[in-house]
Amino acid sequence: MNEQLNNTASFFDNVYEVACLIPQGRITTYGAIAKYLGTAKAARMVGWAMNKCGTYSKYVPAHRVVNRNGLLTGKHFFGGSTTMSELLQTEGIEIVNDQIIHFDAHFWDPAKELL
DNA sequence: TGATTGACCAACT
DNA sequence: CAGTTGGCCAATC
Repeated sequence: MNEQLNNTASFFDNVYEVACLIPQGRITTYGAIAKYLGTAKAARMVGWAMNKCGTYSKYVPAHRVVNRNGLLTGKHFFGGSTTMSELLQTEGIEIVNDQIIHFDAHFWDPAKELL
């Protein structure tokens, strides 16, 4: 039950925590995380945090975070290969052309699931 | 230290 | 209907 995250943590840290809470086989969007944090307009910062996820002390399943269209916009940052897509497919998510199939079915909203 | 960019989203024209 | 701009916070040049 994560009602609230550490106040000491900034948007950046909160993004990491929420991203780590994403269950395997599920996906979420930058806007969903940002919205859960209280600022849907800060979706850009979510992606920024994912970029620096390697600097975080924990493992951040950035491959489970995609844009609101279900398109793997960040797969290019995974090494320019289909690493991101394969990771998601390994978790049971179908992906074609970097586009998540049944995106709506695999969508995981922290604001609803965590609540 | 100031200005720019960055895996986005939503509203406005 | 489609294109453009605004907005958010932090990191990099």
